[in-house]
Amino acid sequence: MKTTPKTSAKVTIFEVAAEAGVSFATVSRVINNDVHVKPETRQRVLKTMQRLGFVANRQARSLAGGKSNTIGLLVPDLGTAYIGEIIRGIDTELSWSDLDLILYTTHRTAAKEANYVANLAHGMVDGLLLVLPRNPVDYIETLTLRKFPFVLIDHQGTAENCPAVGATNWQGAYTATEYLIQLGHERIGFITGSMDLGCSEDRLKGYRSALRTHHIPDKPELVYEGDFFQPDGYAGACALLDLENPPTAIFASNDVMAMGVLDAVRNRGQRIPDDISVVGFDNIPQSAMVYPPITTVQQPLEQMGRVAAQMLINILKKNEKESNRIELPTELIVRSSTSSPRDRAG
Amino acid sequence: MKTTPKTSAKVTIFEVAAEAGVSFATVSRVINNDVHVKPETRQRVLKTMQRLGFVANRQARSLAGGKSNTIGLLVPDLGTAYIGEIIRGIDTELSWSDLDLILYTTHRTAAKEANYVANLAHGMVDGLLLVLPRNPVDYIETLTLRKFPFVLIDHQGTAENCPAVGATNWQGAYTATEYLIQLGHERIGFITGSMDLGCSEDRLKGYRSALRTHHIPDKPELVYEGDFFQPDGYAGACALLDLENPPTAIFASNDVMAMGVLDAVRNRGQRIPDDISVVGFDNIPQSAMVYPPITTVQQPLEQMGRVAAQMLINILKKNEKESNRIELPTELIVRSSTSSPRDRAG
DNA sequence: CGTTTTCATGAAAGCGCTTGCATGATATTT
DNA sequence: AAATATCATGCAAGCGCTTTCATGAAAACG
Repeated sequence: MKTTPKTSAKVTIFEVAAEAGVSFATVSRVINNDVHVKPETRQRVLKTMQRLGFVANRQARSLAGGKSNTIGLLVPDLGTAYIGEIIRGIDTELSWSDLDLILYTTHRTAAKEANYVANLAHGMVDGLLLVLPRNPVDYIETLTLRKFPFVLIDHQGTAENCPAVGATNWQGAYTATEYLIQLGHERIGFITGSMDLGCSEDRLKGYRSALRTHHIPDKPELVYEGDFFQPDGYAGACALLDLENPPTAIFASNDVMAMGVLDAVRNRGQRIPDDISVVGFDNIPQSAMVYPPITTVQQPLEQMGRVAAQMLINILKKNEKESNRIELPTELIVRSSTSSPRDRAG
Repeated sequence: MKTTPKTSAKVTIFEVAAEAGVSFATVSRVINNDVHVKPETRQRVLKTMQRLGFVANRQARSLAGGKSNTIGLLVPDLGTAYIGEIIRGIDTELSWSDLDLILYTTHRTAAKEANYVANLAHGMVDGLLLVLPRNPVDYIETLTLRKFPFVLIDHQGTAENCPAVGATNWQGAYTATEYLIQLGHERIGFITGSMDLGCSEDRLKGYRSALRTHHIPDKPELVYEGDFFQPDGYAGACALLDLENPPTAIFASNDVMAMGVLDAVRNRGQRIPDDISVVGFDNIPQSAMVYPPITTVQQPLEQMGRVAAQMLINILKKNEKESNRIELPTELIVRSSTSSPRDRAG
């Protein structure tokens, strides 16, 4: 007679205990891998659990144990591949642990973000992963004060001294700009990201530093303020190309805007890279698939997710604040959207 | 003196009750919008809660109330924009309710999927959203038996009679194929999706039906079995173009594979759409951004997510099984990867 | 004005589990 | 062999909340 593990009703540790002939406390110990259980007892209990199809009630465990075995992930939105890559990294890392992931979308609303953080930190999750936080100052202090574990992802904090993983934005922008300069470009347009984000600032600074290093004047009219969305890339390109002395290259602060630039340039009947070179940032998958494939600065997004998850898990385990900020290297990926400027004499 | 809502330690309903001068049961009633609370009492309690920065402990509520206010989302992976779009829809809909979202990735492992479902259904979540389920037969019966709320997304069930939202795959494939036929194509290659998924079968059938309607023989060598990933699109295109009498158009069962086809065709020095027309399926964002923009069958992914979430919420609310399967319409999006076949005499 | 109904509120019993403490049962020591 | 240390296990007190039932007060009734 085969005993089916039919989970018809709820099986509690009591039933398992009764079946296995031990007290429910022992069952609990087995669940929690407590050392103080005789191996053979453990085996017996485990088998019984299996046979009865027992699944521990997470809520109860959380309530009694004081932790939820769940971490919260707060993302601004889900519209872009950017976030997707990061989530993938986090998910990969989490799959090794027994932590669950609760996903929250702030829809880029600062108020909502702070609110979520407050609620989440209130016992719903054991730790928090904050992607591209909008107004972290509002709550980081509280979080730190309460020693609530969290890791910031892709946030160039205002020198806050808290766990974060980011990328070398400055370096990436510097390298890309320098690359354009070495190709012979001297008028290089720049489309910024959302300027309330630290990474946007860093990229802009990297761009400016490269110009300075190479003694190229930094003309303010060549910098257009965008917000990381495609339409702004389009608008930025139009604005830059409408200048009486337009740039020969445009460096967009992310790939999505770079695609907007591509569109704009094409719509104006100009060719890439012959007339205008274009560089993006992020290296999201489709940047390689558009035409022409975009030269871009790779941000190790998936890796950032992984590292952040690791950091958080470590903090959770050791119950102490981990090393502070980790910066993962960016890398220039040269593809077909860049070339030396055409002889402008023509 | 302003009382700061410092959430220094945990505030329980007891403290709120004491502060507000009521019993903790009343506080609970306020939290749960129980009718039996005098309006003025409710106000007083609400204010106290605010002042103290009270946040209800979800775990405790779940344990006591028997529901988690959380729904589980099971996705095969996070690598593609396909899933991202669906999640966006779900997220949007959920943001109106007070349900949380726990995300699980099965990494396309059937065993893991069944396992997750078993665990989740065990009180961790109130309902389940299953995207592109792999081997649902394994657990759907159990779920149905136990009346556990769930909705399948993009699953062409084996006539299971359960809540699901999908798209008119057959119709979409039929329309796209017919469109190619009307352009003058007679040899149309087809790259299938993962054949263990119902939608793949439906698309294949739609393709075949269109051929039949137009009295075009259905040559088996023109159908290549893929798995929805880009490399298979590439491989499929190579295989089809290597035929001694190659097709003049290739219809890939999703956009990602269509991009593989694009690559393959380009690498062979042929041009799209001049030499080969290419059609995809899904209309993921980047299908419009690659070169050339791909003609594709739009699947309303975001909407599918939204509708599925709505269905689940309804089931949860009414505590009864909702209408069964909902099919959202697909639509042919004509872009630049298709044209009439070149005069083959040349 | 006394009685019945209505209604806001309080008291208390859990929800399923973790964990510190107590208790026998072995194992170790001299 | 007696005394002590070690270990497996049981007991019971919560974790913070929901919810049923009981209760006293106010409202409605004759």
